[in-house]
Amino acid sequence: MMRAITHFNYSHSLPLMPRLQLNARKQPNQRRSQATVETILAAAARVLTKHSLAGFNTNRVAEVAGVSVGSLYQYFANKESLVAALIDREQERLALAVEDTVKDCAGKSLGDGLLALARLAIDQQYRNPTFAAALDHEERRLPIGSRLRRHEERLGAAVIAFLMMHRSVLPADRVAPDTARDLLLITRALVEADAQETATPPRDLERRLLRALTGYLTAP
Amino acid sequence: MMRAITHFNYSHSLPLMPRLQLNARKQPNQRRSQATVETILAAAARVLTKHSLAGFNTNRVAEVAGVSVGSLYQYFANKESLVAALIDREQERLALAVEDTVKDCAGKSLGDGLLALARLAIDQQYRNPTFAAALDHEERRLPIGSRLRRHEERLGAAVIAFLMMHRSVLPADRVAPDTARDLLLITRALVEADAQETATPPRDLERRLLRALTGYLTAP
Amino acid sequence: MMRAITHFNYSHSLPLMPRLQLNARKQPNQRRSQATVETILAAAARVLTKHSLAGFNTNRVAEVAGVSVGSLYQYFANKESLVAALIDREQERLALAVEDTVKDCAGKSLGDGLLALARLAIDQQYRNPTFAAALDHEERRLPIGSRLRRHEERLGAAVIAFLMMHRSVLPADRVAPDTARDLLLITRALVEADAQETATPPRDLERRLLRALTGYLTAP
Amino acid sequence: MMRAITHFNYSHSLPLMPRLQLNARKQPNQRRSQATVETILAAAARVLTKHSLAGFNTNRVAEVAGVSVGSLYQYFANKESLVAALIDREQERLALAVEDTVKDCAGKSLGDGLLALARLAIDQQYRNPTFAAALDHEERRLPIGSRLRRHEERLGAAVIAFLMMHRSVLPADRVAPDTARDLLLITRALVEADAQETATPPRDLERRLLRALTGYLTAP
DNA sequence: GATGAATGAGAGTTCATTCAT
DNA sequence: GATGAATGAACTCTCATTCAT
Repeated sequence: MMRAITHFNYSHSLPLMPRLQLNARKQPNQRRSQATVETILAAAARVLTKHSLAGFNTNRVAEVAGVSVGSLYQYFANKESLVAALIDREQERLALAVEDTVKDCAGKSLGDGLLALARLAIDQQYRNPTFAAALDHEERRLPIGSRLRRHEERLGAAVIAFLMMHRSVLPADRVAPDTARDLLLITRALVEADAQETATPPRDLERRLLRALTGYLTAP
Repeated sequence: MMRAITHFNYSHSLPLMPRLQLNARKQPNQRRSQATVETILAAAARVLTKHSLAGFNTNRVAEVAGVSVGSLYQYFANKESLVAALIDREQERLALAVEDTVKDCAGKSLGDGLLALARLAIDQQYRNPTFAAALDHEERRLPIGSRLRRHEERLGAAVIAFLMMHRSVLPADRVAPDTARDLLLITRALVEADAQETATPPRDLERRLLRALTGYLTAP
Repeated sequence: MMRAITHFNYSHSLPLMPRLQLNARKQPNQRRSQATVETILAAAARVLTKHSLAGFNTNRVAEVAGVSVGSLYQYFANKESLVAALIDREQERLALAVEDTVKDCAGKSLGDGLLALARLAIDQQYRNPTFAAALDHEERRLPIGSRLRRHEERLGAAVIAFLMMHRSVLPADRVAPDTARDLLLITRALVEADAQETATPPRDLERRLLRALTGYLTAP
Repeated sequence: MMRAITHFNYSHSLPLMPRLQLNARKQPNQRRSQATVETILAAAARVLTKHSLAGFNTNRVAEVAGVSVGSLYQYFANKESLVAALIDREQERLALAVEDTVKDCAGKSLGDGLLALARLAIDQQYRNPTFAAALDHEERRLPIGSRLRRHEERLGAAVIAFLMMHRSVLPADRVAPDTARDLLLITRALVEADAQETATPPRDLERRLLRALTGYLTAP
């Protein structure tokens, strides 16, 4: 339904990264620290957008942020943490957007609701395809932290809330976490694939996506 | 419908890789060369499986293959070429498997056919999840070569052939390349996500996947 | 007239080096950086002297400098940059020496002036023949940067100033940039050739060089 | 006076090449071998012209020659030998051309003779600047072999013969090997410098070169 | 807390040369 | 004699991370 739809957990991956610490090194309590973290994250997003994953490195991020590498490492234990934080932040934005959309769906039909969610997803992915793709990439690669998990659950919860609204027209077994997850996965797959190929959403993407979602929800 | 489902083309990506040469550097005419290439590819697969992408480097592959790096570079212009060849090979295997399955489907019902294909996909992905995931990863990242394209078209064609078999029970607009592509994308998304999480396929994966495929095909 | 006589420009050369960045990567602002750069350049000179071009590699230079390769690359974008900086530095030294000598020539006769310059040239080249030859070598190979150009112009200008001093005894067309350039080229050719053969300047080098310079300046 | 003017000896160079064998590995007595050697040398020349020194490697030469690397090494002990042979061959051509020109000079004035030689030199260098420059480069770098030495002596002898023709109008000390050598060095320096800068000889090159040669010969 | 110079393991790639066939 | 597959030392360059100032 949106850019950064993720799996709910992918535990057994990455043999080469034994004990990553994906959490920010310290909670920046103070105003100034908070601002620095923001600056760094913004810079990271810019670098990812402009240079893609291949050109993404901590020195560059620090430089773009106008901060020393040392400072970067003050707030992020390592590169992965930085990426994780970036993903976390995007997930946050995404979860909010989905929750908003779901709220707006109250009273609408199932089809109209799905349409709104489909549009949101397309919108998110196409707003900044390089960035979105890069994050998706990393998301799949990273061991997932608790913060991230919480966002995904929020995302899943929002979708379930949406499904609840229409439980009268849905098969009973469809109002479930797994359904929410599948819908998110399908959405991401279709939207991402198109976004890799064309700079603007093809006209029929919306229709095809809707078909996939509706189909999944209504199939026997 | 299985592991290496790919987009049919993704042209405008990857600003940082101008004109990769993804083809083998020289065709190994002789018996010995042929064997070396095989050895290298096998080693590459093993390394990818064991160390995942992060631990995949040409020196290691050569070492595991029991050949010198020089030999590796005799046959593969660069690291990317090697990965591309690996993908190519998997695509080939996959396309064959799908074509076979589709042939076997003659006479079966739509549901039975989809079930067979779903099982094939699950099978392929779970046979070697790390390897499959890594290749999918790279596939998305690499500029697509003509060889690869051909395999994807073959895959798409096989699916269309399957759809043709059941055109009487499908909406007319469903027998189309885009449909084939969407089915492949959905399949890959659902199977890959589960394969990231569990070592053996969860019991309901088959059902959910079938639901997604049937839903997409039968939705209005 | 001295070691590093160079062409004033050689634009259309070197098909294989598209757009080298020959400038230092970052200006070392701080005291420590400045020292490191100095250390590296000194080490580069030593390596060039001791091992000649064939044994000149960045790892060796870093090792001799007692710094890490990383540090070298912090200040020099690539190997060529390092060499370029070395040349630049020698050119600077040379230009200063020539300018000084020319100043001292005020009041002297043309012959005495040429003698002084000839001696300077011989001196410079024989002070460290391997080093000087290697730099000349590279100078011819490298695409010329603006810094280098400026030094060469300075060198040319100094020679022209010298010619001006004696314009009353010279053909009018001889006080020109091309003359300066030719004198420098001739000087370099004769001195370098001898320096390749003998460890100390042969007794007649001075006379032959003087003959060539005087001849060029006075020929009809 | 022409492209490949060389120093008569440069013994004490190149610390890193202890015991080069610069001679062809075996004298190709047979017709076929002789042809192979020619083919290889021709290929070497082509490669040098097309790819310049940076792209010059034995594998490429063999490939261009349509011969296996193994065969190349049958006739040339190592890469340096190949280059040496190439230089040797050019020297041979050059010596012949100079000898011819000198013969034609019988009866002409000193000025006319020098003009003829200057034109020959310019011609040779500009016929194929990349190739000529690359060879000059290597010539300076290589320890000189006896074959090469002989050509240079021939070259020197031809020039001396020329000087002898005009001994009546020259200072007595000018008819000497050193003079011949200096003339050759000066010629090479001026012509090569211009050839690095412009694709066709500048109009005044001839005049400047003549001035340098005449000046050297007539200066007191 | 911040800085940014320094580190160095490690990755990709080349190419002269050998030697089994 | 010829072939060309194989070798591997050598080299350039990157970048996550540390730590003295």
